[in-house]
Amino acid sequence: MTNSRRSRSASAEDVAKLAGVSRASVSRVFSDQGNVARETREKILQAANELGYQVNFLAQGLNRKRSQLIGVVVARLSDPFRSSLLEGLLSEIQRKGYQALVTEVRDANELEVTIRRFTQFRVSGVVVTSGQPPADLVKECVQHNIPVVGINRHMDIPYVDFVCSDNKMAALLVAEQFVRSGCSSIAWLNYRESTWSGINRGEMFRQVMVEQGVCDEGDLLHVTADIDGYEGGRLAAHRFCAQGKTVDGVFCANAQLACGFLDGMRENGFDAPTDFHIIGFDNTPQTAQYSYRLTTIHQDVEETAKRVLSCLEARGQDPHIDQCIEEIPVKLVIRNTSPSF
Amino acid sequence: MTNSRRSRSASAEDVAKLAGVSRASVSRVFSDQGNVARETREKILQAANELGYQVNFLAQGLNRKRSQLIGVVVARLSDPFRSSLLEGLLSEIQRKGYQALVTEVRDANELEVTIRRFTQFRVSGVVVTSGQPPADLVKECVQHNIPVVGINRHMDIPYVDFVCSDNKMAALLVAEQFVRSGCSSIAWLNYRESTWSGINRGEMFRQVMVEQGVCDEGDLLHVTADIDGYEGGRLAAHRFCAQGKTVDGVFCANAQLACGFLDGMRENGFDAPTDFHIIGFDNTPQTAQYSYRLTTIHQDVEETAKRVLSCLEARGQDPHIDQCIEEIPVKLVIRNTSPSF
DNA sequence: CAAAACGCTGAACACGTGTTCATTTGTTAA
DNA sequence: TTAACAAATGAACACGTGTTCAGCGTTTTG
Repeated sequence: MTNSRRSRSASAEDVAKLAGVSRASVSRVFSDQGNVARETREKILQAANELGYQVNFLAQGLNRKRSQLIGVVVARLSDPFRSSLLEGLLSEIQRKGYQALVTEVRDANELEVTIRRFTQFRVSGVVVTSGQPPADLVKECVQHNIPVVGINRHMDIPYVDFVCSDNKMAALLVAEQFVRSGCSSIAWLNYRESTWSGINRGEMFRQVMVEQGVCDEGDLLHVTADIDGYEGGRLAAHRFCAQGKTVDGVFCANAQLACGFLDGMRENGFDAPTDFHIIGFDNTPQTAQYSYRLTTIHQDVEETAKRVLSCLEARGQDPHIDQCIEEIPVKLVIRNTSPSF
Repeated sequence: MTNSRRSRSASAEDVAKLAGVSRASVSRVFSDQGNVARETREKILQAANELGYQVNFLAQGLNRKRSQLIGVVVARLSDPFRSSLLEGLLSEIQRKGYQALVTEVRDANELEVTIRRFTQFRVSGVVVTSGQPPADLVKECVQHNIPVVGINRHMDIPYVDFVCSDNKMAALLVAEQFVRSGCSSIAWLNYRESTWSGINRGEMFRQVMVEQGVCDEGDLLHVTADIDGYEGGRLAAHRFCAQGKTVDGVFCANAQLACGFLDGMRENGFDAPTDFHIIGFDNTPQTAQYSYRLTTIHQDVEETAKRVLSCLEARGQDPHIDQCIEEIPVKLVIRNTSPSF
């Protein structure tokens, strides 16, 4: 098949020579632009096939001043929700014909150099799944016409779009569920140094509880975990029990905390749903398992990813449209820890 | 700071003009190659800083015929071990100054077009964490001097390196642990259509059990799950109990299966370690949690990632060195389901 | 002191594409 | 038959780098 012994890969020049046409026509065929006669197209395609020709994306990007790459900033993939979000983004990015440039970032400082690297690759867009995009850097992106989208966070940065699960809707669903099942003493569990979305979820929940008349102002019990994740939730439960407190219903900022809190309570002799109800955020696989059967708020990762990409493409088209803030509806998945009736 | 009103980003040409030198010297400074006088270097750096100059990686890659990208093929990130492996790879890739081009792949067909895309970006290397690299495509990579490394798999493809956890060592550790705790009736649990590494782990285990005289040839009980993951393990346990079988010790091909099997046995009234012992593969966060406290084989993700990159760089240097196959030592993490004594 | 060596610099080329512009060819309308 | 027009094509330029080569001034060497 490939009978060129050179290890160097074939260029459009080579294809043109073999097909007996000009390089411009080859380019026209592969970039699907401009007119080219049926006959010529076929000759070119056959020559390309014979030589195993593939467009050089670096040269293409250099010329177009834009690569078909999309930069994705992630953090803490050990959190199952994070990794499922990344999975959804990857899937949608590939479906749209882009390639994902993924970087893991630990502190805000790293985020800055990361985004800068993205610009050096002339990415078509940047997706920030965690952390706050530094305002001045974003301005730089806007200047280079690079769209930036943040996930699960709202901020007032001009020309930067945000896609976020509907935390107010989640709060409503949970409040209704608690009321329906007769819970009266209700707590909110969150990590001390929570993310923006964690804090927002708590704020929305407090607000709804007051609106629904379940709690008085400032009456919602806050339980704070000193470390994040499963162990944080577990230790919080232990301290909670040691202080002799009790609750009817607990709403948790994420699934890890919820699982940990439930296990912590179990270690102290309390179980759900017999002794109390508990609802978590992020419908991770673990929450569905036999040991937990946790009632949770489900975030629609696929829809989120879709909206993210449509935002990117819209702003790639016209960089100066108004800031777009999308709220993605959530679902309440009812399992054992806060059952149907 | 940036007083150029053009949205176009500054090029080396602009820097050279501002610093009053030639563009070649600018290139020399930023590629850290060749000699350049201290004084000139400082002038250039200051001008670059003033213009916010950043090297264009597309142009750089085009010229060097190699980008500082590394293609990573992943699959099923919902498996916590997979995502932790990706996390380790990302971390090491960035530490070495590369950028990760991540693609999720579902079937072998996708893998082919994916790797082809990687070559179009002139990546410095390809890491395949899942699936079997198609031989002819790999040949193409070799021809273009693109190193390919596979993880948790061995194959006899010339010029392709493999990094794999030491499954024989894992089998030995588990066998010893079972013997030490007096287990005599032992089973191996795996998914029916398991991955290469799953199959290899089972084969090594069987081999070691015979060598150690624990089982006779063909005597090791195989339990197969019809679906993968947690639910597969759980259903396998139900069927196992329904058939009235019993065991002392169970070794599982991965953590998800192990958790599922344990929960399935519990639903049938059997628990570990009182009624039987169980050991899993992949020391995922979940296995450490209160509800499981699973004894597992721990794979050293960081070390794996390090070896992967050193393989890539070695073969990038000289494409024709012998195939390198690395076995990464594993550890036995002892918890409740197969306790110390 | 002449010659050789060395450090530094700029001009010019190559990398592989997309795109513009002028030119040629083939078709339709007047 | 001619003019007008649309479709197809190739030459040439631009994108932003790395690198080679020759030239220059300065220092070392014999």
